[in-house]
Amino acid sequence: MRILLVEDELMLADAVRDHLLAAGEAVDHSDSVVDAEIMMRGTNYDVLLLDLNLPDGKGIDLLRGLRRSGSTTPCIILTAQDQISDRIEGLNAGADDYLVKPFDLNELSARLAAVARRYSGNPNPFISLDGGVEVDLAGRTILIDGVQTDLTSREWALFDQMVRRPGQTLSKRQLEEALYEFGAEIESNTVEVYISRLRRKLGKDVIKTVRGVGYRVGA
Amino acid sequence: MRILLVEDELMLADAVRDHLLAAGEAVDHSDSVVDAEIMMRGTNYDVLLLDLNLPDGKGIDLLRGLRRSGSTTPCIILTAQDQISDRIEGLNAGADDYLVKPFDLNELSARLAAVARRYSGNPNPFISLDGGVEVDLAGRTILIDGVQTDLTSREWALFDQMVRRPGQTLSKRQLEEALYEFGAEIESNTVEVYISRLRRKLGKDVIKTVRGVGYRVGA
DNA sequence: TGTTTCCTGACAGCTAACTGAAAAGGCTGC
DNA sequence: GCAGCCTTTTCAGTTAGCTGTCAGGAAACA
Repeated sequence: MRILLVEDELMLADAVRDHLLAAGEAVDHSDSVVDAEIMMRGTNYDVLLLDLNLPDGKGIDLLRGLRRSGSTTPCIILTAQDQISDRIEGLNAGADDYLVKPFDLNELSARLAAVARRYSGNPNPFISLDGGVEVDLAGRTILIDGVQTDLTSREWALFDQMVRRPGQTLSKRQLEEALYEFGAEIESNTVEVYISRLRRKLGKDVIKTVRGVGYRVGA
Repeated sequence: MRILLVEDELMLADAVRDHLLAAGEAVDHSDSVVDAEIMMRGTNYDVLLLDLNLPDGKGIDLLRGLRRSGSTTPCIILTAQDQISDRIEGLNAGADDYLVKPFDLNELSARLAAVARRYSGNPNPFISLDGGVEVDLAGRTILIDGVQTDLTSREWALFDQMVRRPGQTLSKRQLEEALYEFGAEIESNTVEVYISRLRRKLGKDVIKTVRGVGYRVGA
């Protein structure tokens, strides 16, 4: 799942990002409304994690603008203990849930999962790939010839990126960023190893190698 | 069974929750319409226990909104002795039953069971799992190779959650919420211990571990 | 052919998960 | 109130599975 975290407290933001990355999610972080708007223009996020108290503008305006423009991207707002009015304002502005700081990171995961589950109510949550492989992105489930198969969190993080961009070749660099945080160095062949592991689970033909460029799923 | 109790009289709410928890139900409590709406967004409840006189908004509007959005979640309303009009209004708004305060807790259990039975209207109450395990959710009975086996209330609370969502992986956090109240902290490995006990009773393969995520029954 | 790129088996370190046992809490019958 | 029994919770030692790294080999390409 691709998550945009908008939060100006860097300590908190790092903790959240690390936790979600470890759980196999793809997290981008912005510490201001302006940057968040730019990032949302370039990427379709699955969930927005929004602090309501940001330095350069009220987070709530970001949410309002989003809803006004017709977006239904799920949004969980983060508020301080004593700001109950914010919370209600946020929900009225179109937030889906809220968390009161300080919050437990597992609690966050649970809420994210709940939000994702709710929104997975789209008509066709399963994406069909070659080789009898079906993928439910929101439910994090893979069926191979109808049999449910589990991926580890890293395997999923990688596969998720590719399935969301069918037919598009992703570089090892891009895939590495799904595994680790933005800007990490490639030091080993981790991606190759995970591609290999995924192929063992999913079958040889689901992931294609584009030599010298990267990997591709579908099309 | 997962029950949402919406009640602002805290003494009463505690008594009801304790009674139902002791009976192995999973109870979340909200004392306002706003919070109830949020909780319902995140969780699929099996029954709604709704006080009609709430501070921040009429409970009946919650129910109306629910029915308008197509939900068929069973709802039992709680009303004071003298508010007969409320009762009628409630039933018209889509409530399934009502209880007049003060009510007997066993009476409550009976009504809950009746409502649940009505809604679990599938002809064959037994759900078959792998390993010769059959489960009757309404009757709270488990047959292993045809032999009846008993679960303690906590064991049941946990197992019930999983059986109701076959094929879906539930996080420890979610399962913890089946055992305790909404928002409780994970302090120990209680869930792991109960999973271990359930496996001893039901066999190794009924409950699958999805490492780093949670547990799953079936599919 | 030689060179580059990619694949994959093996393995050590680490962390999540499992489980036996004991302590704590609760209920029942006397 | 007390004894005995069962359930619940906690703790700690062990086990199992995931991750990241490397190295040797295969495949692609020139």
